[in-house]
Amino acid sequence: MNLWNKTSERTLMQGDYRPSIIEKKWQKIWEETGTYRQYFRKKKYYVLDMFPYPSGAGLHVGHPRGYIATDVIARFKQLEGYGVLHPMGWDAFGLPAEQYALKNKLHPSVSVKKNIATFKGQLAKIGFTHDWEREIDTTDPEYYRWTQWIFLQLWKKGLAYESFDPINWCPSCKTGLANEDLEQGKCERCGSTVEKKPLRQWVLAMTRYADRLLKDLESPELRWSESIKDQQRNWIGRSEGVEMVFPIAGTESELRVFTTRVDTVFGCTYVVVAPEHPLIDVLSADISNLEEVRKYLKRAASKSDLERTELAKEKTGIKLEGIEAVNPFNGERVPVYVADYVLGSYGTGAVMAVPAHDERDYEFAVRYQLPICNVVAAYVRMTGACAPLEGKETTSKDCVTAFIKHPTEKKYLVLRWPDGHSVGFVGGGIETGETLEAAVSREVVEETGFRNFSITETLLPHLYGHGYKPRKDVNCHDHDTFFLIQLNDLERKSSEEDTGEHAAVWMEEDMVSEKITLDHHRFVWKRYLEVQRTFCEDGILVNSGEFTGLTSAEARKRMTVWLTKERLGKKKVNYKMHDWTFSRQRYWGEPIPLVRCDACGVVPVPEKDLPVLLPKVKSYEPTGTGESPLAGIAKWVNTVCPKCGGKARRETNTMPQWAGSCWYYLRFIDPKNTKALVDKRKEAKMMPVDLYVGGTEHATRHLLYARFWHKFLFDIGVVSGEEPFGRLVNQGLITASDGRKMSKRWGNVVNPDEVVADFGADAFRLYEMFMGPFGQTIAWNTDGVVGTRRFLEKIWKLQGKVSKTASRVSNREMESLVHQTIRKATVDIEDFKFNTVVSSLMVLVNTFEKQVSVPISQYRVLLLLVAPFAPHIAEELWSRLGNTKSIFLAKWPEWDESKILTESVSIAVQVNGKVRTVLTVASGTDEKEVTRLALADANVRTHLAGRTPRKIIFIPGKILSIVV
RNA sequence: GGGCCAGUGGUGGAAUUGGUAUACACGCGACACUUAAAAUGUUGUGCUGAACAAGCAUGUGGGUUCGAGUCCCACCUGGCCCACCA
Repeated sequence: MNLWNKTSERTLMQGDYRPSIIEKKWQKIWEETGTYRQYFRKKKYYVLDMFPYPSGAGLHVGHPRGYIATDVIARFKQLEGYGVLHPMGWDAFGLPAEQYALKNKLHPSVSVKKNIATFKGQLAKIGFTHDWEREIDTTDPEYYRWTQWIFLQLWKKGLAYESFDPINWCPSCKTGLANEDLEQGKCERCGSTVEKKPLRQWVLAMTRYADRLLKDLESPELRWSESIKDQQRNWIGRSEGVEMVFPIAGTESELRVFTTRVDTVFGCTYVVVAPEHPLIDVLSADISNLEEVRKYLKRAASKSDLERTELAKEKTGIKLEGIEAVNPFNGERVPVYVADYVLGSYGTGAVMAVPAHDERDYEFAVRYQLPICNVVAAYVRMTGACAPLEGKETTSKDCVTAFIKHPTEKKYLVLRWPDGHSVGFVGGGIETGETLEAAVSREVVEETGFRNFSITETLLPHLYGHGYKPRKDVNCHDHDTFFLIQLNDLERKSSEEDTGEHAAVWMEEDMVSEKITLDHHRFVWKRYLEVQRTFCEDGILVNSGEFTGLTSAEARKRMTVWLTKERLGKKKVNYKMHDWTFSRQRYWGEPIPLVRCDACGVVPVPEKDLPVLLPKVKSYEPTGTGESPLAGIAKWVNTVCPKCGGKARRETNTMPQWAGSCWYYLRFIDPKNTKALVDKRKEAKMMPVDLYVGGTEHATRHLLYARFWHKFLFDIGVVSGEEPFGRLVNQGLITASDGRKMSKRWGNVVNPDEVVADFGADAFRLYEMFMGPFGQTIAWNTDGVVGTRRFLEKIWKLQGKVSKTASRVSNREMESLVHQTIRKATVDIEDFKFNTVVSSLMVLVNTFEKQVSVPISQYRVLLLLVAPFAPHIAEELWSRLGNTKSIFLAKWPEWDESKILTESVSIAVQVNGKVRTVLTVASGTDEKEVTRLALADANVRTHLAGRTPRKIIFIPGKILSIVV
């Protein structure tokens, strides 16, 4: 690298390409001219980066990857004639900023300013089109006044409410956290184990928007990756079920449980409540082992979430002696347990336990020796790869196969029937009083035409649920336990009844293991036997009173109707997502604009008095008491009630760090507006964001919160659309060359400033785009930058070959290549396939180099294509061609399909699947002619070795395949 | 434990979506220029071969196909997200 640096300096001395001079020159000119923006033109394009938190460490080479991509797009769209909005700002409130300030003994307002300056300096060197006139800093009172304003609107609509429920508390960060801020029960920031702490909190009723947040993910305007959408769906975690009542026998009390599987209710053998459940207190008089229960509760409470998750395999609980719950469906009395595997925060905090059909309940039941009652029978369905049947043409890929092993010999009977004709609901006969065995027999006969068999007992209990008992003695690695059906008359086949719809054939064991993927089926059985001792899928109801014989789905419907009619329950939708815990007990955040008056209660700060300024104080360490450090500032806290003028106290909690980023994209549109957070007309013109680029780590926080706020702003008429972000593209991580994340801690950070100093900003930008697919994680390698630098130098040197007189038609191949490259660049930039764009530009330049001269028109095209990636050199060369206006005021070139040469194509000739020669023929040459040429080819003739072709496949323009 | 994604030369990666695998770049070798080195240029570079002969090669094993990096099945490895959500 140093070597390169020296030599590049020498190159400068020779008057060659000098990024250090050129780039400074153009960066200055662009700054002065405002980079030719016209936002409110007819065609707008809003391209946005997830704005950074300006950390003290500054940028490393991984950060700009997304910014370079958006800059390429912004410049490309500008060349295409759009009015491009491409702003940048700082998300500077929050814990990281505060912790950084504490550590460096600075006030956060000071350190934030300092860090912003560092970031801005680093970004400036890379040559972005960011419009700094629209810069946003979330900690600027003129910005957070509107964050506070939005909070007030939420409060007014009842969407911000006070809660006293226990919340997630990080003892190290000394603040409450939202559910979204946890990672496996630990604080996402510091990794401390999070505790539950009862604390007064402001909470945003995000769950009220859950359905809309979920539904609008399907909108075609939301061009997001499926994986991000999935993460959001998962996070929202909607589940439909019923809430129903289990009365407590002999009391007035009742227990409400939520379940998605009412169909298994007849299998309920006990019920469980969470340790936090109020029922325990309500019924304390009836609980005979109250002492022990209390002890358990204490233990459960002191258990960290870590223990609750990591020791999940060891479920614990205790029976509430003296009380019993009544199953509303059959009047059966079942015991009530407290166990911490039931979450207090989800559903009703109580569940009906069906060990036969729920793995968690099963585990608990085994541990506490509770009965297991199976009420849902499986139906057999084995779908897998097609078994090749002797002498039969097999076309269907999805057909159903069953393997039955010969009891004494090494062979299998393979039963096969087409897809859609699975064995079906074995057990369907129960309704008519048929035995299960009879039902299975009937199905097999009907489906396979094979009559002489009996059913082994080994598997039946597992499959059909009668007298269900987990069988630990079954060794699933033993092939003999895989059979469902045993044939009695081994020599008979169903051939005479074989209509072609189904078939049975004997196969040798070797053949089976070699030719058929028995593994798959083995795997299925294994799941039944080992992993899934409980049957958790839908099936056919058995032992379920009047509901016996129904399918699970049908039973759920009818049972819900019954419950509703009997007033014992109703349909209910639950979400995993919680309401958003919105207050933090820290200093560095937006103050919540509410005051508490003894007389009037909670009163909003009038909008005209916004912003409520964060007081500037010397000491702002968190208290750890659950009170914000602001509470200690009497001068600030004590205020006057806006309503009655009496004594009042300010709310001292602050907003979480995610508040400011919930709406910043709106402020960029109208950053200086003092009347509204955004002018309605401008908003309607510029929204939604056309392209949003950032990392996947924001999938369930920023992107969910922002959508929630946007929908709310839509509801109160502030914005014109329901969704803020149209197309979302996620950039991949750039790791250090050792494969680890770049971090001070590892000492593997590469600063973009160094790379820019050594190779120039253009080479750096090109390399980041060239190194690999944009969405992929990739390791940084500074050695690779020389490649893009060389590429730029080649473009520079091409100046000497530019000919103003060279005729445009002088070289049709060149013309064709130029048009192909335009096409490739235009299409691939749109698809974020920047690496292949750069490759094709390199091909073009390499080809130009080999020419004696390059027509000026083609050189102009090259500069335009390169400009989004390497704007400085493009601008410089453009001006050297005599242009007086910026290259970014020029027009992106269009390609002409007719200029792309297609007269001759090369056709590969394969003999038995192997390429033996490549023919170059005029396009449109017909099969006959190509075949003739191919057969005349010496190499082809050698490989044909005199044999006559059995079959010839011809794909025009591509391939001729000869089969002998 | 569940879900999603990936695995191609010494390295980063291409491959028109089932049709000539390894484009482009790094690195490395040879040559030219040079007193010399660097830079630059020319050229070579998947592996086995003396070979522009012939094989063998896209994590492993099977399958479908005239033809598979691409489709199907199973397995192995790595990554990301979620994780007692009833």
